Amino acid sequence: MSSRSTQILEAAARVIARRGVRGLRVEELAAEAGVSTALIYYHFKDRTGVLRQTLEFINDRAERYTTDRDPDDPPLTPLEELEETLLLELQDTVEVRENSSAWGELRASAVFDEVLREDLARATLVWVQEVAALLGQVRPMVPASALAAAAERLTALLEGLSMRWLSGGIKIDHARELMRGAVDAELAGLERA
Amino acid sequence: MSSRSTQILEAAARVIARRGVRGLRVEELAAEAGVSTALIYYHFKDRTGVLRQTLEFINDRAERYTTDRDPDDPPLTPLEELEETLLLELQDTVEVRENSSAWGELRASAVFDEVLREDLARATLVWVQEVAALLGQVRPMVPASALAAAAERLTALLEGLSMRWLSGGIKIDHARELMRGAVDAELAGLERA
DNA sequence: GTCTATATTCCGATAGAC
DNA sequence: GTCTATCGGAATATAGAC
Repeated sequence: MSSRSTQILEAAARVIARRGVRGLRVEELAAEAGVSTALIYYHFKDRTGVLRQTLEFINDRAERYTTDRDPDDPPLTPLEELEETLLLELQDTVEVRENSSAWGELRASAVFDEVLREDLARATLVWVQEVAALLGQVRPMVPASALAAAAERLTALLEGLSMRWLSGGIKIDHARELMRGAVDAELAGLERA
Repeated sequence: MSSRSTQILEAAARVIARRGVRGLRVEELAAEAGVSTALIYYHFKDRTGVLRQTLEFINDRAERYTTDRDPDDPPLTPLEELEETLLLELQDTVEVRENSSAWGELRASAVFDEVLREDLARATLVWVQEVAALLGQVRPMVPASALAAAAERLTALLEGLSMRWLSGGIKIDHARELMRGAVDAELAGLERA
């Protein structure tokens, strides 16, 4: 991948965070990247090509910040690791904002666009299973089906809270607090089973 | 409001459910409503005017089906009433689908559009307070702040589950089951406080 | 109030020079 | 590889008759 392409993809991530997937205009992208529109069509086949590669680009970035951990390690308890993982998606940084906006757009677009659904389902499954595994470490004696259900709820809630945060309904600190409360509530629920 | 306007707004709700807010084309709306495009510009100032009034229209409709209850009444327990209220938004009917799609679109659009945020915040607040009140009937001795937090989580989760349902990630019955589980978990959480 | 044109604007995409 | 210039289609919006 040429550095020009990377430059354009970084600009695309910013434009998508500002205007949404469906609000991205090639001309605005060109201005943001400081290049001509023609150059974008030279490096990417068409507007859809830009979108696909940008979503991929953003996804890679998200995996990176999700897994980067511990320069020198104070080992986390399972509960801390679970909360950490969930709360990583609720931070007011440029990167998380861009990724969450793009994820929300992807989810919302998929409602009206069959083509996106498969990618979305796959990514969601991975995410749910990761959370279920972490829950299993906190509550070792709970059946897998109950863990899976709790994980689905926590991740769905995370998406809901992200949207409220991004759409200005709640502040980020409040979102984080609510998320921690949900973990507590779910763990209380699992305990009773 | 003239019956023509109503007819156009009903058509707009259907088109939005099919294509999304940002996918609504005035020409397609005209065809769906069985009128000319010019008539739409006559009744509504412009495309944005159509959108604003349609969102309002959909909001009113949602309140109607949320509050319609009990032809002859077997009185519900507080818990039943709570679950009923939440599960009303997770039904595979044309009306709920249209309203949920439009709501999701409104939420997603608001991320990139300041203008929509105020309406959204107001509607969300009403909704959260309603759920908090119902929770208070199930758990009378719990402080209001804890009830409010639980209500915010349940409604945010509902939005998250709706999106997964509408985007094909989960089936409606599974969504309902998860929602019931969340109510149980939240009540367990409130019990411990 | 409603329709049939049609004007206007916007935007994705390409041609061709350098 | 990159730009300037422009085309062509699609969508919003309006003019004017009925």
